[in-house]
Amino acid sequence: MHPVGALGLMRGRSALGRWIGASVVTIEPNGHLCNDCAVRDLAVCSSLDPAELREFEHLGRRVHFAAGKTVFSEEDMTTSFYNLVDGVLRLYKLLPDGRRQIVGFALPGDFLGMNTSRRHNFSADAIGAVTVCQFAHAPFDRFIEDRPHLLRRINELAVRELSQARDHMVLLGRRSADEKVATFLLGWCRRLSALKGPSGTVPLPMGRQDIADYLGLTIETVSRTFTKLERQGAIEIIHGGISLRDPARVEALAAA
Amino acid sequence: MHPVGALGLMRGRSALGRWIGASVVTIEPNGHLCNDCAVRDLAVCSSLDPAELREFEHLGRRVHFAAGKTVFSEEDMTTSFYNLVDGVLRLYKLLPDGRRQIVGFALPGDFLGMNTSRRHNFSADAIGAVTVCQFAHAPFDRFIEDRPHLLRRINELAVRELSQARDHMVLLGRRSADEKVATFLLGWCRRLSALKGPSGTVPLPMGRQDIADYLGLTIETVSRTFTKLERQGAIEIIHGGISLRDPARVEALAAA
DNA sequence: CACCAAAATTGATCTGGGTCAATTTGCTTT
DNA sequence: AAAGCAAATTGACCCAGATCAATTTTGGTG
Repeated sequence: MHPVGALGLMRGRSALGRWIGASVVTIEPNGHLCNDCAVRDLAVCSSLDPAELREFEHLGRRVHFAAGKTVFSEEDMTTSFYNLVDGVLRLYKLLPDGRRQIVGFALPGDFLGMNTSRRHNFSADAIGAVTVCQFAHAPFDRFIEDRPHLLRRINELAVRELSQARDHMVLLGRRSADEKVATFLLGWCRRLSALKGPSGTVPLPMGRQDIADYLGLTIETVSRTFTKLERQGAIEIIHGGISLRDPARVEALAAA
Repeated sequence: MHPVGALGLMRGRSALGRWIGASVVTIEPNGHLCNDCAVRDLAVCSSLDPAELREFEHLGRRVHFAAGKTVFSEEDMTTSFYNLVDGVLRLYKLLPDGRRQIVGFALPGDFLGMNTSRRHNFSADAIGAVTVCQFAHAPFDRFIEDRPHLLRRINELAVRELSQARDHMVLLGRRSADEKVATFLLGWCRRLSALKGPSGTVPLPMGRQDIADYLGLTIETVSRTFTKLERQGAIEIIHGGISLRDPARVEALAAA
């Protein structure tokens, strides 16, 4: 449960304990350098020069979350920004009766926590183990203040997400189950390729229920569509993911 | 054109006609002052002080579009930003086979044209007569350059839209037809109230097909749901809009 | 006003994907 | 390796909303 000395390693910074609330997380013993960061060139930090980066690295704290843990909840007051460094998050909203819509999956380099309402407007769970770089609002805002290039970078990320959100609306509102699944597989595959280079097999760290809630389908329909695609020779279902056997076929389905 | 309320009214002056692309638009004879602008306090301009505003007003020009005209198209290269001043736009994306998803309706004060790809990623049509304030990219970018507060304002609008986009994903992916329609009516009503004060009757300048394409339904289902709500006494269908007879009932449907 | 075209409504029928109900598969634990 | 359990798959059936097909209503025009 409690991985090695979570609470003991918090140094003098007492506020940090409160940010994290009751979830089981590990804060990395400090000494982290942004220069070595895996997402150095992907994330918001890509807009910072070496001098700025050295200052920036004192603002954030690396925090680990175990599989299934909630990083933040919809109804929480926003106190931090998060930079996903490692792992995958599911971002979702719940209706009062429990229906869930996953609004996206976050991958390393994604920046979370922007909002107008002072509240997160969605929740974020770790799928598998996750590392985030957490920034308290106040110091982060102060840091941005006289660095418009960082603000511009943040805006760029927001606008890109907005565009993705609109694409997803088209998928949810106007596409068939087959098209939804094919589009998801291709999109996920492309994101992973951009991140870790192309590969024949595509890992799917999220479960079928997550995929269903992302596509506005039921778990049964997702499962049936997977097997259908496999029978058609378009994909092969392997353990923990799929392999794109006939990418052209999948693309044809997704495009239609 | 919309008997219930004048959402977009034709400017009296029929000024110099000019061809932009294939559509006929009117550019207002110049001399417009931002100070008198209807959306002065709503739009991006709200972040500018009087001196800046005087400079700003030379950057943009007012352009009128007749009902049904296209302001810009999905596949167009982006050359301008637009500030909607008067009227309503439908923002939509098309699939190759003609299926359409309306990703939003723009109202006065909305800012359009942000993107990462140098292309608009959706199209915008005028519903009824429309006035926009158009800004060429280059001078606008130069103007922003040393005005971070304007950039911050733009970011704020983008983040708000992102939040709305996520709400709409929930609607598209997880709500029933009844809930969709009720949620739409309430949301539209609230936006109009914020803009021109509360009112018993809610004008619906967009057609049933637009509503259907916004909600991921067919026109028949929208029509049937309207009549069902009317029979239940929740709303009254009046010419060019509806009247919220039993707001609590509609809210209950939308919340569920 | 009569006429026409587009938009909206209504009805009858069909179907894609949901629901319900078993299996089956694949871990993990002992 | 057997037991236990959650995730995934598969099958049988059902229904909300789509599709198809008329009307009806509205708006514009000569």
